[in-house]
Amino acid sequence: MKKTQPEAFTLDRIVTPVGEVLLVTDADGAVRAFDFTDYEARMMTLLARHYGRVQLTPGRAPEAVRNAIAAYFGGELTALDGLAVKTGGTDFQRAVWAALRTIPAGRTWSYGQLAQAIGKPAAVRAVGLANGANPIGVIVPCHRVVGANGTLTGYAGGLERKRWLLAHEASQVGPDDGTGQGAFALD
Amino acid sequence: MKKTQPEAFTLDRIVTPVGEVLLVTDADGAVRAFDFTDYEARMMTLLARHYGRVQLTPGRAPEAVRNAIAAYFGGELTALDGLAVKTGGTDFQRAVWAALRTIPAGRTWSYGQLAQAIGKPAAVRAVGLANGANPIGVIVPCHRVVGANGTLTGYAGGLERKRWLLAHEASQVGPDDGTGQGAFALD
DNA sequence: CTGTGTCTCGCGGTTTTCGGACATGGCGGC
DNA sequence: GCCGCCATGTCCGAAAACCGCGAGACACAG
Repeated sequence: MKKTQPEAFTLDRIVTPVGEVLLVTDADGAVRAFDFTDYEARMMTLLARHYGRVQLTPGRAPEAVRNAIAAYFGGELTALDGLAVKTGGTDFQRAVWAALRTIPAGRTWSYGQLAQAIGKPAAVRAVGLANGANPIGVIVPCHRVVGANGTLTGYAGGLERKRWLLAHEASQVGPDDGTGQGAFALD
Repeated sequence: MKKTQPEAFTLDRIVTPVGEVLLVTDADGAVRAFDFTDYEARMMTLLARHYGRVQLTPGRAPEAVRNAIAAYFGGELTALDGLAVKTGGTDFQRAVWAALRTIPAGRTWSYGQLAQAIGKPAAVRAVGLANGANPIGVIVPCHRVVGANGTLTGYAGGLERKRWLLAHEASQVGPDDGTGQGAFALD
């Protein structure tokens, strides 16, 4: 329907401790999507929604990106912070996703805190929605948002992975900083 | 939402016996839109629909195009036949618009005939819609389609102009070829 | 009386669905 | 003849459904 020529992206596959992931980058090296291989269909849907038709050519993502991801999973938790990301989505969604990147590794926020951070304290549930529509998992750390009572509530890649990621980050940072923030239920 | 850079077109204005027209051409010289100045808003809407954001820079269309249009209004009715046109729209719409160009000047088809020509004899009404959504008036001769009983029924540029165009074409071709095709009510 | 569990309800953005309008014409009934 | 009905593709606006929530109400056990 839209006649604009499809955007051309590169599709890479990387093995991580939580399974193989799909990594989509553009010509500038910015990350456009990041998701687990077993949720490929979901990623395609999101890409189509944001960019219309996309043309994915299998290939290698820039080394800088690959290295950062490897470093993160190796324990260098801040390695992802410098990566450039680019997304479609509505203003609201982009605000949510931008706020996500300000949550430091090892910490967690509640959906309510996140809603407050973007200036819409009542849009708690909508924040959950936007969180679930995040096209760039892990790098945009939607897994660092948990229920107000500490339960994990949900994760597009499966709760098992959310649990793993949080444990991975907590173990490198230390068990607790005394503020109560960052606590979450491990089982 | 759409990230693709806007397409750049040239916007020319030409005076004709039926009023000033807007002529949009692309870098290849293909016509992208053609409409009467007093329906500028409609043209913009269609362009936006088909191409997302467009960037129109006032300027002169290729001489070949300008000359063909002048020749047509001067009485050389086939002058427009060779012009290259390019449109967006759905498959159905493009099929309709392509069929329109096969109607010779001086003839008229009914909406039913047109529907039959594209292989969807039942989509009579939809053909009317597609006709009304034609972004390239005159050159893609949507004015050569009339009701089954010869009434003009409608025209995006105003029935007055449809009447004028048909009279203009009929007068050059001859009053009637005896087939009954091409008849239409002049008042 | 405190803590914990379940239940209900309101919240708000996004997506999906639905219905209506329209540049018609052929058919069946009166 | 005149009237009413319906098929057909597309866009648009309205409405509803969907949820990765959270606060408050209540029941119950220690």
